[in-house]
Amino acid sequence: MPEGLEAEIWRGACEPLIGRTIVAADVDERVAPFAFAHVVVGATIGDVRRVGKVVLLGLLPTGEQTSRSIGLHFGMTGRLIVDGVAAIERLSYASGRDAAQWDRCVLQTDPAPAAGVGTPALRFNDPRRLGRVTIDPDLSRLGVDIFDVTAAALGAALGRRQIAIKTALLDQHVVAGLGNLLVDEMLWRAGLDPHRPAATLDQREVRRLAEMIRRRLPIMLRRGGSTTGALSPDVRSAPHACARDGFPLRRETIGGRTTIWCPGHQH
DNA sequence: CGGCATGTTTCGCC
DNA sequence: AGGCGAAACATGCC
Repeated sequence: MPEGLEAEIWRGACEPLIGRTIVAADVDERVAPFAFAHVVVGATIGDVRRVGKVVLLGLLPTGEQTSRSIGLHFGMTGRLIVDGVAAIERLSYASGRDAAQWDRCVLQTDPAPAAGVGTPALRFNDPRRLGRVTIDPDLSRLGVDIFDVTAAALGAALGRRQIAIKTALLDQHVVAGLGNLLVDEMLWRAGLDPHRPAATLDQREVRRLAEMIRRRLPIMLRRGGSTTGALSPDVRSAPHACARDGFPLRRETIGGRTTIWCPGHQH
């Protein structure tokens, strides 16, 4: 479920962790680097940031060690439970149980959560285990962040690429934080056919797309994330008419991902 | 049971 | 060399 909006919600949920010291880390070694626990235990969380779909817990420098950060990459099904509370419940695999067997990284802190010493400060829960917990993730090649998109940045990033605009927008080196749902939503809002080669968008269309991203993201963030658009999971999973013009929505695969779009107004 | 999934990386073919 | 699509990863849900 995690796209940039979910990461942003979880970033906010992690803010109470600032100033706490990690006293224990129980990690599934299949999703974390060697010696992860060794690196983070004893460190104090200094700040919490987000870049694209990644949540970053900044660690204050200790003694000989330079400052480091924990990167949380959620994959398809990762999610966070902070101080015993899941900031987002409206997720797949969240129906009913959030099984402890799917916990891939559990952090205990000092001070402990108000909920009690037995409650982990952070649980990285991921059934499919496509997510990753990293140390000092390389973010240097990511594109402009979703909340910083401008027409100029978007135009430059799309460049002369001939790949479908749908595929280009999913590339994190172009825009960091857009996922499959958000891309379909923004193309629907901007009235752009997802098959269009990226380079064929003229300036006016790039401006319109950037404007939709800039305007809709804060609204969807307030409403609860990537699932709150006109092309909600409910709309995506069964045949629906376009909410804008009544045209039957089309469902097809573009760039390997299921794409929902309206042939009536997306050109 | 078959198909599908809000993501990223890798492989192989132009 | 670089771009691109398919496959792989891993597991649960409908």
